Amino acid sequence: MVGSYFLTTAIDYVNSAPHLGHAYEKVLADFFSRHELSLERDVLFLTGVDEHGQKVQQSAQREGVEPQAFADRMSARFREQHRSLGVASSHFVRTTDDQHKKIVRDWLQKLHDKGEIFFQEHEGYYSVRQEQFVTEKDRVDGQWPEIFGEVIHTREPNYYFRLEPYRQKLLKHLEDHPEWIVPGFRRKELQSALAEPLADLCISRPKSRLAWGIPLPFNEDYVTYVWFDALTNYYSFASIKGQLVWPPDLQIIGKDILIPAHGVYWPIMLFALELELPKHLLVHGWWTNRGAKISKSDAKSLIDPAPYVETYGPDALRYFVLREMVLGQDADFSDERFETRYTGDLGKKLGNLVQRSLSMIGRYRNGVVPNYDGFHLTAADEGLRSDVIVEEYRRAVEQFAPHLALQAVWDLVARANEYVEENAPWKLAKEPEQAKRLDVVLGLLAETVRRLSVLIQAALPFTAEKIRVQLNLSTGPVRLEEALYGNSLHGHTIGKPEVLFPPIEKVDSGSSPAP
RNA sequence: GCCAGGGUAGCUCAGCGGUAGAGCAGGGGACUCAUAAGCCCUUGGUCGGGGGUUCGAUUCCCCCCUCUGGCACCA
Repeated sequence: MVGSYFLTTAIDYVNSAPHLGHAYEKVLADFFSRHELSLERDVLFLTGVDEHGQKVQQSAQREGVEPQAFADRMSARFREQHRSLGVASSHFVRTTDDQHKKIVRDWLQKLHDKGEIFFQEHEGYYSVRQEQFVTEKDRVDGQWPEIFGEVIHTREPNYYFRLEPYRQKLLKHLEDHPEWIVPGFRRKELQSALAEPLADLCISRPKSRLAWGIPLPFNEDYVTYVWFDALTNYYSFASIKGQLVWPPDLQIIGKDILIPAHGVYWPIMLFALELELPKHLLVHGWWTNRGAKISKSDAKSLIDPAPYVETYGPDALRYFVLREMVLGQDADFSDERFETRYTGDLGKKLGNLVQRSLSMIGRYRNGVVPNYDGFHLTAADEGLRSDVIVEEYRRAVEQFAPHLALQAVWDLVARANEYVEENAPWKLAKEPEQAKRLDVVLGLLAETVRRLSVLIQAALPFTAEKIRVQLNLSTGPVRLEEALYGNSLHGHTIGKPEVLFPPIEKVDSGSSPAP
């Protein structure tokens, strides 16, 4: 193994069902994870769910079940989404895991001992209906909005975590590590969020108000609230074969949780604990539904990827989200765009190339890849076997640009399809004196298909496997190095070609038109 | 209000000082190995508006309009 690579995704809150946004983030992480595996790194890939908190407690109550039972059921749904998409994490994190609870309590105790956490009485307005404190800012025209119900003036002592002492250090870190936040423009947003002094962060709730949480080690009448419960997960399971791995190389989050959670609270928690900060925080954008915003509260705007996976297969969805979204920016999801990618890029370009190449080898050479060692190669031959594409692919991935990486791969697909036309093997096959030429053409095509199976494995793992089966090659993960041109297939007998992306009539749409 | 990023072909976007590019969609063609696929050719834009710098601006500067984020403020 060539070193290790540790990456995480945000953990998803089990109060609502998994949707496209969740799926995208996990696919993205899985893509990077598989890429690192292909570089022979020891990969630790963490993803999972956030199970504590008020909303889960309320939802469970509403259904008359225990919070744990509710969390179990919802966690299973997220797990199922990962499975259906081929998201192969090293560990599925659950915040109700004892190992996690122990770490959370250790951290809290440590920070309490250091004086970073203190006890203070808070006086303010409290919404009974929302079960939370509200501020003057929440008022609309001097009145408390209806959603808060009755608002009372009350006082409640709680535990607070000091942020301000580390603000300058964090600013300095931002300055010294321009690569920390990806893409770069998010960095400036964080910088401006750190321009003003930071208020202490309330990290507890009395058990009387919130029972579904992890009790504070220094006061069992309280549970910790949100941040120490959720963010800590990245550390709780950070080990490979029993060895602590720290810090993460890559943490993938959505743009909604950069400020303040992962850009302020999280690094300051790590500073206070004297732990290193993650090397990269990758901040992705959001999907829109046919141009309309997707909002958690509007069920109609949510896109469930399941029907698409069901109809088109997991790789189709993986390809779409990775190819269509410029990392960091928002992108639009619609049936039309999805079908265009599926039918065009996957079916007609890649699928057809594999099909026609293998079928011609079967038809003209009895399924045996010709050996063309020492034969004359044309400029077009040289172009097709070039390794430049592998370098382009790798560079794009390193720059966190999966869409460019895939574009590079599809450039090779296009070049191969052109190559078939230019050389018209069906014509060569009719002329016995062209046998050597046909050997070169078919041999190169077989080699190209083989190389493509390697280049797509991080993005389209299922398809990569299928192609390797059709080539009658070993299955399972392959080193990226194998994407370089070689002659490993000379004399090799391939299997039967099968359609990779069959035409689909119609999908039962999960994305509803914008109103 | 402040900060950042956009506004380029019907759609999604690239280009960012030298008289406009890609993919998809639209039109035409030759071929037949292949998923009626693929390949070749092609229609299409006063590059948000105005002003300036320059021999020359989509590309640099200023102003305005508009969209998207982030932050702040008021209620």
